[in-house]
Parts: sequence; C-alpha cells; structure tokens
Amino acid sequence: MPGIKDVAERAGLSIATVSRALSGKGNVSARSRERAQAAAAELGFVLSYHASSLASGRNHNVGVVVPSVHRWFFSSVVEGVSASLLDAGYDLTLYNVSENRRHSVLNDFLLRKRVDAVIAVSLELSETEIRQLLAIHRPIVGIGGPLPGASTIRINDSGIAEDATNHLIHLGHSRIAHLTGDAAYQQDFRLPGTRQGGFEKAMAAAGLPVRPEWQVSADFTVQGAYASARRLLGGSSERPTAVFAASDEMAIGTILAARDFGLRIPYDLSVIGIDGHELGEVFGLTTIDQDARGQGALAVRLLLAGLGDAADGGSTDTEFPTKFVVRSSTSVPPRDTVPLR
Amino acid sequence: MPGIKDVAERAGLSIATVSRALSGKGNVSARSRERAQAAAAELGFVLSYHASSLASGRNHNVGVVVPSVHRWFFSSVVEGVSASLLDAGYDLTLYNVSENRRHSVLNDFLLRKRVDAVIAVSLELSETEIRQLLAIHRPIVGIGGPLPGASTIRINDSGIAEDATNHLIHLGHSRIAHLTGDAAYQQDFRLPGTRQGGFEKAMAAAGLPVRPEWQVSADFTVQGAYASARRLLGGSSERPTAVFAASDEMAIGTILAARDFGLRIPYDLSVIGIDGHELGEVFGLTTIDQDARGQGALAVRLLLAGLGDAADGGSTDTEFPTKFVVRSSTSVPPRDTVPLR
DNA sequence: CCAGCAGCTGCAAACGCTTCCAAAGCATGC
DNA sequence: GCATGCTTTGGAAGCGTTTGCAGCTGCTGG
Repeated sequence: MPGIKDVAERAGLSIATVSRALSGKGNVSARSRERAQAAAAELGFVLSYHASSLASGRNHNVGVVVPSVHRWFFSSVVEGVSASLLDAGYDLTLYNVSENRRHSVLNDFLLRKRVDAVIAVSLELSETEIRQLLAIHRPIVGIGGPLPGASTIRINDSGIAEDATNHLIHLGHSRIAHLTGDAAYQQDFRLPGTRQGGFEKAMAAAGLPVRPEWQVSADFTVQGAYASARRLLGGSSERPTAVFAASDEMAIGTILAARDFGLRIPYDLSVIGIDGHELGEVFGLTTIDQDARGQGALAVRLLLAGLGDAADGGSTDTEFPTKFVVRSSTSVPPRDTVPLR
Repeated sequence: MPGIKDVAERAGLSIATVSRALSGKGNVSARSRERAQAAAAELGFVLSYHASSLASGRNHNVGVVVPSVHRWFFSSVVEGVSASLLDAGYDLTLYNVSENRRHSVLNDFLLRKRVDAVIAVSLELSETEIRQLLAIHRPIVGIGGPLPGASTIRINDSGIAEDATNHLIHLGHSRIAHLTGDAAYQQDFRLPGTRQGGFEKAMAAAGLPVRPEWQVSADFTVQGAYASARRLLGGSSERPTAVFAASDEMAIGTILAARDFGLRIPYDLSVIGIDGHELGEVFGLTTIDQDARGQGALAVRLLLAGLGDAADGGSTDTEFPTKFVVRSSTSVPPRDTVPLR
C-alpha cells in the first residue's frame, strides 16, 4: 500500500509539497502539482482518510440522524442531504435510530469526533445534548424537530394546516375530519399536535365545530391511515364530507379506504394532505408540497457555510417555503349535505 | 478537549493502560480498569475515532452503496443493515449514488481506506473495480446485483418469477401479462430481465403464448406502473386476465389502474407481485415475500464474520429464501374467458 | 528458598498525514 | 547591483491513539 512518501519519492518532491499538491491547499507550482498527481495516479495512491483527519482535524463527514429511512419524508430528506454532501466531497454517516437507541448513538458515535456536523431529522434532543454537541464544535441543524439552541429548518406546520383546512372550508365543507398522528408519533415529533392545532384554529375561526369522533389518529403510514379511515368512514352513521390528513401517506390511506366504501373522490369525499408525495399525482391528491429533498439540501448548505466560519453561537431558524398543489381530490361538498353549525 | 493523556494522569495510570482498559483489549487489572473508566467518565472523555483507526488500522465503519434510498427495496435493506451495524458498534456510511456518479464514489470515497467493508446493493461493479476493493482488503458483499468475484446475497429471481407465473397458470389463467422493468432499470440491475426470463419459461412450459403487447415495462415505481398499466388495460380490445408485476410497487400501480377502469380485483383481473411490500396488505396483494431487511441483516453478518478471519478469497453466494404470500388479488379467471392457446 | 511463569504495567515507536516555520528561488523597482 | 517582497519548497513537529517489547510484581511448584 503506497504512502505519500512513495509518491514524493517518485515525483522527486518532498512529502509536504505532495500533500499540498494533492489537497489543493497552499501554493504549489503547476509543474509540481502535475508531477505529484501523475506519481499518485501511477501508484494508485489515495490519501488516507484517517491520517488526514487526524492531522487536520477535519473529517469531511456529516452525521445524519433519522428515525427511519423507510418513510417518505425521511428518505426524501436523506436523498437531498446525500446528493449535496457528495457534491461537496463529504461523507454521510447514517444513524437510523429508534428512539430507545438515541442515547447510545449520541455517546458512542456522534461524540467520538468522527463527524464534523450533525443533521438531526425529526429528532428530539434535550438542551443538554445539544450543548454537548456544540461544546465540541459540532454544528448541528435540525429538520422538522424542535432543537432548542441549534439551527433548525422547518415548515410552518401550523400555518399550512390552517391553509389546508381553510381550503376545505372555502369549498363549502363544514363536516371536516382530521387524521392526525398517534400518541407514539406525537411524543417523538411534536408535529402532529402542531398540525392539529392549525386545523382547530381554522375551524374555530370559521365557527365550525370540531367533532371528537372525527379526529382520528394513525401512525403516519398508508396502512395505518387506511385502517383508521375505514373506521371513520365505515362505522358511524354520520360521515364527514372532507378529510384533512396530516400527511400525504395518510391521505392516500384515506382515499383507499373511501374507495372501499364506494365513495367517490372528490364528489362524496374531499381529501387533502401535506407533503408532496410522488404518489399524490396518481391519486389526484390535493396537497401542500414541502420539498423534503430541498430541505435536506438546504441543511447541507447551512452546515457547509457554517463550517467555514465560527458556526457556533449563531443559531438560525429557517422557515422553508411550501407550495399549495390543487389536484382533483378536493371539491365542493355533495349538494344534499346539511351544513354543520 | 481531554485526551487520553489527561485520563491517564487523573487515573494515575499510564496512557497504555488506559487505552487497554477502555478498549477492552489486553490484560488490565480490575482496579485499573475501574479507575480508567471513572476518570474517563469524569472528564467526559471519548476516544478519538480517527486516532484509533489510524493506529489500529480498523475503522468500524461499513460503506453502503445504494442507487436510491427512496424505493422500497433499498430503504428496507438499508434499515436492516443499519440496525445490525449499530448493534455491532459499527458506523454506516451511506453512498446514495446515481449510476453516473458511481465511479467517483468508488475512487474518492471507498478506496480512501475509510471503510472496513462495502455492501453494494443492486450495484453493478466491474471485475476490475471489485478487484481494486478486494486488493485493499475490503470485503465486499453484494445484494441483488451480480458481483463477479465478490460475495453476494440474492434471491432466486428466475425461480420466483416462474412460481408467480405458475400460480396464475394453475388458477386457470392463460391471458397473462407481465410488467417488467424498463430499459434504464435493466441496464443497471439486470433483475427485470431475469424475472422476465422466469415468466417466459413458465409460460413456455405451460404451452402458453407470450404476447408482446402484454409485456409492458415501467420504472419499478407505483406511478410508473400505474401509467403503463393504464395503457395495458385501457387501450386495446383484448385484455389479459392476469398480470404478473415484477415488483409489488408495480403490482400496486396495476391495481390502481385496474380500479380506474372499474375492473374488480381479482374477479376481472388477477394481480401478483414480488417483494413483500408493507402496502401489500392494504391491497390484498398476492406476492412473494423477499425479506429485504433480512437480506440487509444477513449481509452484515456475513461481513462481520469475514472481517474476523482472512475474509478474502472465499466468496460465497447465498440464496436468500422467499415466501409465497397468497392474499386476495389472485383467483380463477372470469368464467366467460376464452382460454388462449 | 529460588527459579519460573503469568499477569500487569509503562515506554516509546509507529500510524500517515497536515502544516508551521524557515530557507530558497525569483522578479521587481530603485 | 542590491534590497524587497512574493511564491515555492523542504524539514520536522505534531495529531491522539494502539501495541510490541521489556520490566516488574507476586505467586507457584519443586
């Protein structure tokens, strides 16, 4: 296995010059650079990552902590992060952690100085944990989760939930159900509650009642929402004319359940989601598009910018823009509906 | 930032002893071990990853190369790999690479000695590339892709495609369509062709004709398959009575398209897939379950076992078992169908 | 009672780079 | 022609561990 020394010898240069030539830092004459690169190529030499990191203190490695890589939002973010990181020449160390593993990951991995920065997606960290990270000069940006003291990227969850609800209200709906996250989900991510808050706010503003039995919860998956929606739509005598689902995956589950009961979307039931899921198009789903990949990419930009200068201290909170996408899953309520008061 | 030296001082031990105490290697008295650990804890000390790796030559880091983290199969494998790796105390470096980036990733990242091993998912590597990796003592295992010279985990694609087709044939179907991968996909992964081969074999064995217009391709996504299936089912006068889709996501796309045309599953159209996708249950999809997470976990087991001993040389090829799951999307063909000959 | 041995411990040499510092090379301006 | 300043180069000191080697201690068995 050739070392930098071998390259230096072959190129007739010093180790120092070869190092500078290959890393691109510092002044090296064009001639030396070429010689060094040629020699390296001939020997099939590549810098040792660990030696470089040890000597320079830089890792070129960002840790990404996600609760799952299987669900739409997370895999989208990871793809966005991954692409940006690769472009920048950074490695991405993935920590796909369930909640009960959080702690050990933090201690055993993140703190071991092996990452330059951390991107935490929908991960709830305590202030102490964040301080720990910042204390060892590890910038940290959170996506979709509250990270007191760290930089965060988030969408206006409450606001878009209001928008979604208002969209239904403006169409004339008054019998509106909300499909939210279940307890487990709420605990970790807070997000369902925030969206539910927006829903309630919009309903209240319109003077519409929020029926408890029309507030159902699921686990944010299509399957889970499908099961919940079957109960919502199949069971009682009274049925809502519209459903606002807290995610597109749940909206799709709702649509599937509705179809089972022969309900036509949007004539018998309007459905709106949040996300911008690729499948939305197939279902004609009206939704609010939060560009998850874009959020991932932005997180990287933020970090990389931050890694240059001090980075600590300044914790920004960026609100990521969303886009209302109207498709065919929402329309006016059935004509014979008695409005709710 | 405390170093091992500080710990040694505080514990009244030498650096060497502290190192041994904390890493668990070598003989250390119980008393010394406790002191070292206590001192480390008090100082909030953690071993530097890079220094350890540099000195020991071990990274505790496995590189995972996937073409996407967004599609079912890949994210499932990644989850399986991730969990196993975390348990074993390894980091997972994710390379989410599009085909045109393959090369630079290999050179810039994998070869930089920063990973102990590589798991390549559905990645086509040339023999040269594999040799490169093995040459620097990096065991490599491939999942779902042909890796000449490396260890691989694969399912019997041809066989299960035959099984799936035979399932339809045994039910009495003769008008069977096949939804396969498109050209781009085939180029990268070979897999669509293999499954198609199994399909054709089963058809031939049953003396059934394979109609070219019933061999449609899509990009392995629900959306893509939905579009293709609409063309298949909506267009021509003659319609197949059954569709064998090369993946569950495509099977689901087919079911959605069928519903659009008012076709009842399975009475008017039987659909079978391959994968074991979580959504299969919602659609009552008959499928062949390949435990993707399990495959990921197995890959890690293989690697970790290999990392211990020589690892090189012996390249195993493991066929991963699959499970036929019969649900409600397949049944006998409509009674009035004229069998094809 | 002492050689022999095993378990602990510490010293110091790697590990393979980066980068500070000083020296050398080379124009330029006066 | 010489001082000046800038670019380029090489020497060598780290970076923070692991680990081979040797010494030390305390037992055990003869």
